[in-house]
Amino acid sequence: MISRPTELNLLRNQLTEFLRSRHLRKTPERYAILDKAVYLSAHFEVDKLYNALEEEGYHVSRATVYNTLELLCEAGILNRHIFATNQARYELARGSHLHLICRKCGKIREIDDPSLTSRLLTEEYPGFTPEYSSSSVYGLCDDCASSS
Amino acid sequence: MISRPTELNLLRNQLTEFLRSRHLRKTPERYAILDKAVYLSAHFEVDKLYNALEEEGYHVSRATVYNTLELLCEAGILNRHIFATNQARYELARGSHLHLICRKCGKIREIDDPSLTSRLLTEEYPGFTPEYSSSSVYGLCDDCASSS
DNA sequence: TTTCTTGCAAACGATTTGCACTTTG
DNA sequence: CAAAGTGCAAATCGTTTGCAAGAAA
Repeated sequence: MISRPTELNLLRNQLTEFLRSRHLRKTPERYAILDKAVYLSAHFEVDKLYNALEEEGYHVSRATVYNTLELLCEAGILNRHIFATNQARYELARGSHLHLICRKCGKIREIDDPSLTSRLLTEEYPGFTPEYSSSSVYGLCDDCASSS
Repeated sequence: MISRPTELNLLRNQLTEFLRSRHLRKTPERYAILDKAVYLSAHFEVDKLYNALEEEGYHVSRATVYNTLELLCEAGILNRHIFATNQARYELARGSHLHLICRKCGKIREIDDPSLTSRLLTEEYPGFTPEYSSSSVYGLCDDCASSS
């Protein structure tokens, strides 16, 4: 089990290394957004991260948030997904989740399933280099099932 | 192997049954959209279906297309997915695809994998009733891998 | 000082919504 | 006829873009 502060440091270093390798700049905004992404962990939408930063009095423009999240994907730190809603969600790249998505209310529950992930990523796909995977099971949560 | 005309008839009947059970109306638009969805089969976006109808001189408003596609999902005939782009895609419900998605150019390749689908759907999920599933492997297609 | 980043606001694009007009049952 | 469905255009909302001003290197 990796403790949170150490994990954050690892990811900061990963970002630093990535920025160096691409000759990109180490701006405070990029580290602030990384920190908050780790803090939110699990899944989060862009606005959730944006608002979390605002609440603690740290202002960054939405454009920067969008740019930086894309950068963190490039760096292999985050993965980007879109589920039922038209809203991107990000998660830390090492997560191996299966998503249970209610097609009525859009609620998403995450389930850890490393064996599924490894099955998907160790397969050979001619002409395609896999990086990460995502599985979703759509259906009805109990709340929505009973109210319909 | 089910021949196409028969399959279409089965789905038309399924729609008719669904409409009857909910006391909804059997409009020509609904059947036209179903026909075109079956014809496009595999994955298609809303605009692809809309344009296909326009091209053959059959005009329906976009609103109706959106409404009807949602209806067809309710009827269990189509499934709705959103992948990398912010654009919904629909596929016939019986498909059991694994999607290889290039995170650079967004191209999607489909692979049949019934065993994966059945593994996901036969599992027990407390508090959740599964209906259909979708798995995606993100990475780089050869074109994008070589140009970066 | 050069070039990359940021912030802001305007632009975009897919989807949704409101409402008058049609059509089905 | 009454209720449901359609078409159209305007409204939404997440995301992207253009550009001037600010800050890494």
